[in-house]
Amino acid sequence: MLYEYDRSACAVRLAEAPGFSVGQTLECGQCFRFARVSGAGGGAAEYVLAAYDKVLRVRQEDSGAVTFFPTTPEEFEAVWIGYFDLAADYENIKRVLTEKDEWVREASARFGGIRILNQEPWECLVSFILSQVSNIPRIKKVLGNLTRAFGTPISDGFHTFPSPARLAGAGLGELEACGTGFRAQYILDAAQKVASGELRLEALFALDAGGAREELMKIKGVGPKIADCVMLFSLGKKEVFPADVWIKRVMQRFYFGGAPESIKAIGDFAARRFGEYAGVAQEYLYAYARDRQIGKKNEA
DNA sequence: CTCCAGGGATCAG
DNA sequence: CTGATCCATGGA
Repeated sequence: MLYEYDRSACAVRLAEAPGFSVGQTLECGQCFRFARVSGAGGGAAEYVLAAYDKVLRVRQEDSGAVTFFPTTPEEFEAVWIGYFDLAADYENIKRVLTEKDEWVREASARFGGIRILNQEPWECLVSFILSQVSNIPRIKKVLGNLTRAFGTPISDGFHTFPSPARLAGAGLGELEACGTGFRAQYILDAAQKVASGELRLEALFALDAGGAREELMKIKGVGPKIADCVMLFSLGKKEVFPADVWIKRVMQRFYFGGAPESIKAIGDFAARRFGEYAGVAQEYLYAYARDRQIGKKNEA
């Protein structure tokens, strides 16, 4: 990874970042604790985000150059290269995926700047438990409420993500007061299982996708879709293909002639068709489907 | 007012 | 095993 460090500005700069769009990566619905600071109407885009008990600003110029601050070379290498998946070869991933699939080619032409983040498993798990029958603005709001209530302040109004023990010690009522709704009991069950050591998230890295999914689904409120999101967005398992309502709609449209198919049938189809990088294909297709509102009445 | 939201648990067939 | 219903809540 080739980068420059500006010591006075505490900033790491990538003069070139081909295939990396900060905006697409943060705003494609894989993470929730960030805000756009500027660049809404063109020009350099700047974001501020919280992860790994830190707050980071990321600025991307029109040229594609990216600046990360405040950070150090040591922290950049230890945390942020991994977080943004900067060491992975997305040129190759896209080549493999688009070689024989024209829909992924079209979707990646528009959203090929997305990189699959490597988030902290615990935060990712809670985030996607909250995602069920919800929407992105609301997930962001509730996560903000949870971190304000149970985390500790860092900077810029962000807080650390509360530990499993901290949430396990909260009452159902306290969790519901954050706007979790019926998901409060699910978060509590996850917190108790992780805090007690009954479920060791770090051990899931070493398992294959089938084994990790089985472990994650022991949590009440975690089914195949949420388990797949946790595996893709925090456990580095790019072969999983989280199938939600958007993916169902876009896959039915593109690959099944518009005929209704079960989520399971769609997952099986995607695994065969997209193989080891199915999760990356999923993100391109998901972003594409939402952008065009595929299957909705206001579809573009 | 109704409808819907990055699903999953539960219960019927 | 597959399909219908309910879940708590805010925004459109």
